[in-house]
Amino acid sequence: MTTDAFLADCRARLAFDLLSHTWNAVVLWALRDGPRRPVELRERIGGISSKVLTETLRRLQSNGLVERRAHPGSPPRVDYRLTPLGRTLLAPIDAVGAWAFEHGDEVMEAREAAECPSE
Amino acid sequence: MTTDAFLADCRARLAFDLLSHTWNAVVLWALRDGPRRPVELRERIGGISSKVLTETLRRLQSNGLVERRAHPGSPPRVDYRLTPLGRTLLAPIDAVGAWAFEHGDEVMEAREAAECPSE
DNA sequence: CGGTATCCAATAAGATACTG
DNA sequence: CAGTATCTTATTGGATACCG
Repeated sequence: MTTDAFLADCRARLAFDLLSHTWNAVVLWALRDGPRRPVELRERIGGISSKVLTETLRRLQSNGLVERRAHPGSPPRVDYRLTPLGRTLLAPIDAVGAWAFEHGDEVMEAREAAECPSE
Repeated sequence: MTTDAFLADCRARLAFDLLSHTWNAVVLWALRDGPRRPVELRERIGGISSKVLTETLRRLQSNGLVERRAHPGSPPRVDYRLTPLGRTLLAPIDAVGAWAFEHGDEVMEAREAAECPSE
């Protein structure tokens, strides 16, 4: 794949769209071990509101990455799980995560150096 | 790396921060073959304004991923190149790009199905 | 509990015009 | 050519309260 093809291909932009929403990758990752209920996801992720979690899940759903299952009864019980397609995205996410794990410190240093150039 | 560690680690969020800006990955990719001048980048990428390109480059610069070099003289001549750190990010970006190349169609289908559920 | 409805603040990014 | 300065629009995501 050449650079130009990469840049021109709408599908490439598409993938960046997916990762360019703050919570998408995090939620996908939180679902990697199996179905999870919203309350579990919120505990697991931390710092995400009910509204934003729902929005994120809807977005992932409408992109075919996540499946929603409602179990009848009261109180309501719902869970979300990765679709086969969603599961294929874990590897690229993992690659990014591994990079962050390995090089995060360097980025942090560069950031601090850039923010306080006079110190 | 466990899921919880991944989610809690600020460095992971950091990587997603990097990819969550629309143009970051695209510009990094456009620099993969070597130094490029802003005008070349704009041609190569397409659809990016001078202002947004500059902002993106500054952002990448302050994260230690890109280096700016100004050549003296008039008219002004500047080029940008990947730092060694920036170069290490190409592989994860490539993983995402490859995924998009392989599964983009499926996402597109899912999107269309979600947008027009009654058809 | 799961989800929605508002309201609000921050910001990304496009368009345009301008400086050196 | 490289970069900046405005201005405007759209979107994100946070807070809160509420419904079934």
